[in-house]
Amino acid sequence: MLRSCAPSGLCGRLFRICLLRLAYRACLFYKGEVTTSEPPSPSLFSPMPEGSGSYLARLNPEQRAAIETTDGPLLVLAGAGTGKTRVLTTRFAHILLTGRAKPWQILAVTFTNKAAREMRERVGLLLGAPADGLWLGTFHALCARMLRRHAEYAGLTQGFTILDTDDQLRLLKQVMEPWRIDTKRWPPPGLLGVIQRWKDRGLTPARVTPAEDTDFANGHARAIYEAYQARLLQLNACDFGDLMLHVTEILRTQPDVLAQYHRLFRYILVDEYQDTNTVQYLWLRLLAKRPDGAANICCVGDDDQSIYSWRGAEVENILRFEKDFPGAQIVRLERNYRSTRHILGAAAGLIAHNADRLGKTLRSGRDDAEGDKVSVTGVWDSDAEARIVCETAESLRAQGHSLAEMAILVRAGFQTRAFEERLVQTGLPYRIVGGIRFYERAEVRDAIAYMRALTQPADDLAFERIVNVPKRGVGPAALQKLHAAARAAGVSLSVATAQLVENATLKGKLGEQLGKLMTALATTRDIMARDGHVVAIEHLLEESGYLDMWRQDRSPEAPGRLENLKELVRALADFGTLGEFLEHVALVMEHDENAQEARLSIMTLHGAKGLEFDIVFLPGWEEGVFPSQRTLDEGGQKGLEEERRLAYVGITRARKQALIFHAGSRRIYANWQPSMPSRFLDELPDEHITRNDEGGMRHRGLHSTDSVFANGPVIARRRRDPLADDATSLQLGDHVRHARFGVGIVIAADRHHVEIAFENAGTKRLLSSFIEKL
DNA sequence: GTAATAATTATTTTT
DNA sequence: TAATTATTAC
Repeated sequence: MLRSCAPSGLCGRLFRICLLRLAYRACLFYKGEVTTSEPPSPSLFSPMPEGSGSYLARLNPEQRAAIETTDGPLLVLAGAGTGKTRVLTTRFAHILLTGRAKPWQILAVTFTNKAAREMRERVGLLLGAPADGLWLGTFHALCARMLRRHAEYAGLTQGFTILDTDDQLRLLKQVMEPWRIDTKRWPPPGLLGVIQRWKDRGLTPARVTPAEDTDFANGHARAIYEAYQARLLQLNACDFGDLMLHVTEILRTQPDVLAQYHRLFRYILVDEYQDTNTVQYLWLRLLAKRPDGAANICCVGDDDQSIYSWRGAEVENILRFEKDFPGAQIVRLERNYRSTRHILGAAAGLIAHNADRLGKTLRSGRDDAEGDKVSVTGVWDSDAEARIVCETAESLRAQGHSLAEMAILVRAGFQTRAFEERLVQTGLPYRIVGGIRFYERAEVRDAIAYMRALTQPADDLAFERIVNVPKRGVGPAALQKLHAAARAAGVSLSVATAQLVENATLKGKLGEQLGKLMTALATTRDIMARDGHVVAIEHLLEESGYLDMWRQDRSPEAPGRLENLKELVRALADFGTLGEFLEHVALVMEHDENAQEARLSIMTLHGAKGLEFDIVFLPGWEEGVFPSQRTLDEGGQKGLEEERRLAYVGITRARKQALIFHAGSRRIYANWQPSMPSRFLDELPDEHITRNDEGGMRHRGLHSTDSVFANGPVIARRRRDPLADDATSLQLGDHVRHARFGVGIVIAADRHHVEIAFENAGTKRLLSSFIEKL
């Protein structure tokens, strides 16, 4: 994934690698036993007298309170741009520097690897030394670490594999077969979703009540879930949700394990608490609540930025904090140091429309200029929108703003296309953040499957993936045979295949090819023992014929794929062992790109959370797109509020300027659809916004034709001045013309839109400025 | 077992 | 529209 913000790519990377190695060594060192004794590396933290640290200087009183309230439960409600990360990292350092805990006695949890990395770097900076040997990481990374120690309680062994989404789905499809489910009506990805939601809620198959099992796959969902879990154990594998689920289940049922962690962790810090799901909440509560009732847990979050409910996040966790942890203190961080007053005012006015809030008001923490108002621009169609956004970006760059400080934030992926096309034409450097990530590319996954098959003989999924890539004549029929042999002998696919090759049961080309594959795997193991994993993997990819497959491929992508494989082998060298590398791949799924020139970023609003830019473009603020129709249909009022929070997140990403756009019609799939301005626009306080609806249309008018029925929206040339057609000039009963829908009569009108009964296009609600009066 | 053709279906995706 | 996926014919 491309992420621009790491200040020093190489440094951060080396740093992370060091930590990963350390974590891994720690794993081996502890192996199944949680110890509260000193870790191998001596620490250099000596206690300091209370409050004397210079690190506390230049904090505002609320931030200071959030840091110095060390004991007991604490909820820090941190609005956007109020210095949340600073509080979290300083609090971490404070606990260490005042001698309240040793580095390994603090559990610090984040959602993203990026946040974990940033926190580790900043804590290290505050301490003046690299922060090693910490329990600091994402929920999943920490759980993976715990689960490797206690794997046997979950029915796994220490070296279990973590499956990616691809494997999960393939596995589920296999497991579903005996049920003969109608996959048209009950698509496997849907069922996988159901299972994931169960896991999000901490429900093992045994904990799923029959009442919850009625809706999917004719009530077989729970049974399939159970079979799926059983199969995972056979493969010595777990999926992503299992990392949380297994550990939580162990903590629930193994009091001695829980007690070990209670002894270990004196303080718990949690970032982005509003995004926790139920298992994560249970996991935290189990670890935080000691037998004596004490709980030194500090959760930082913002209920107004909860945008992941569709992934199982429960805003209720943060809303309920005081009940969960009696005696909890609450600190509100409301002073924003990021954005101008108008941006804050617009965001505050918008979010005030939400009902379920803990209530927070962002105030400006800076005394500098008011800044520009948030601009709202109505344009003719989605093409015009892309054009104006790109032109604006270009002229802002000419005024001295770096493209690296600008971002286009869209609601959904399909919106990126129009911008991309336009940017290619314009020649502005851009990047799309959150596309296919390096480790998700087919060739990279294939190569990783080779590595998994190498290290994990039980990993049937990896073996299945590579057995016929490159083509070795193993089709469904041959695979069936291998499966049957494996089942009969009670061994894994690769072991069974090796046996069949050995005793020459497989004849002809098939036997020969598979023989070569098994030899390649065997020789690679020898080489790995002798020359290390990098040389070994090079050998494996070569001998298996995988590299040749791409070398012979004449498609235009092939050279790029080979390049990616080269890069993969290069990355391999950053890790001490193949196991470390595979853990990194499974958990981190990130890959550093070399630093490049300043680029304009295009990303989804979800992807922008936690980032900030000088200038933010917010296109597509139209009903149906944003708020998204689907969320509205599925989530009702709650869905609307989440969309509104997303809008709030979008606006508050901007430091200096937020530019909102909406188009009169938008091409969705094949055809043009009329679109109404988003209701969120009406919720922005007038005093903080400027409207400039004419911009795109005047421009467009020059190139348009007379035809009302032309392919694509056009403005009739007859129209002299778009500004003259103000909303106020339209009355009920007026005869009007719309470029796409022809002529009609106004049947309703308010400040911004009118409803028109068209002769040929039915009744539509439209923005009044797109209407021409006859 | 593969290649060509038909059919299907379109959010958000921290790990 | 366009990309992915299932089906069918070879």
